[in-house]
Amino acid sequence: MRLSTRSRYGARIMLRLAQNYNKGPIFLKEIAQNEDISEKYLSQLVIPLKAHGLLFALRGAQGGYQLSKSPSKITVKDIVQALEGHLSPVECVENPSACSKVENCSVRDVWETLYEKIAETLESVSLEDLLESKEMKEQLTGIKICEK
Amino acid sequence: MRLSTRSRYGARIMLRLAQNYNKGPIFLKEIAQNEDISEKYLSQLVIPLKAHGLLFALRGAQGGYQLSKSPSKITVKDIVQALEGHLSPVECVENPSACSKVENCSVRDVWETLYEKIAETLESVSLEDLLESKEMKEQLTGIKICEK
DNA sequence: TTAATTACTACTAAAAGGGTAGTATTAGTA
DNA sequence: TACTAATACTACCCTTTTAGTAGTAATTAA
Repeated sequence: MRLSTRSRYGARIMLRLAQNYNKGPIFLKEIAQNEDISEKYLSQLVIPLKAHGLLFALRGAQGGYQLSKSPSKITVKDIVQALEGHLSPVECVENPSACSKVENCSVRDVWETLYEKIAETLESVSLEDLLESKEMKEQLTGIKICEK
Repeated sequence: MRLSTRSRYGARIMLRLAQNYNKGPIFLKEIAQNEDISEKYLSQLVIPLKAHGLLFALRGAQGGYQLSKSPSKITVKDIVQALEGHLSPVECVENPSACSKVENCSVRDVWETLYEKIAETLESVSLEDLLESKEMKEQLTGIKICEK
């Protein structure tokens, strides 16, 4: 039940783009340096995010990436779904024909509930929320420094 | 974010044992045949379940496995935790020292909430609950047959 | 025209997933 | 005491996934 680095890195890419929403594109190189992740690897993660309409690219020199909608309209669920390919803990939840015992499988009911909770939880957090919480944390750190 | 077959099969083993609670041990062979899973594979899953005190074995001829506590006291969380080794979607949630950025990482907060929801959901379902739901389903199927 | 950027394709090493196989140990029973 | 049916333990193995690396092509601002 571990998320891959794809979702984790993806969330960090998106949060960085959210910080720059309406302020022009950002180079992947910059994000890679800031977040200390390989630029080549990030360039692969960006593809499904683009395919899902979460961001768009400007090619060529002075290009970069930008969110394609407001941070308030993009949730962590969108990001994870784009990068993991699915959200459900077992296949038969999203695709009942994957198992012939689906009809009277009580265990499956648990997995289905779990899926709903996961989806609900991730959908309840938008990039805007993350941004606010990030700014709060940074402010707190700032105060600490001043107190010294 | 997929559960491995270990948890899924494990839940089915445990549910079968719950059905026979206080009625003596069951052979793994029987469970394997009933659930259509390799007996050799199941024999590996049983080890962590035993290590976590969820069941115990009787060795030798006429041996088998039994739950070591009442079905009402064993939850799906216990089973998944025993078989997956962990419940958290990212390592830094259970083990903060895994990442140096833990302090002011807003993304991590989402993973932490997710972890709590997953734990809460799986803990809310006991083997007894599963048993009841299974019996309900079987009764419904029975009625359908009678109606024909 | 050049330099900086994204886009695309191929490859790879390591780990995890999902088992199989064989032997050792234990214990009920004839 | 054998025999047999069960669990216990150890080792191995194939396939898929993960987490990248590498190189080249296409695009475009300056």
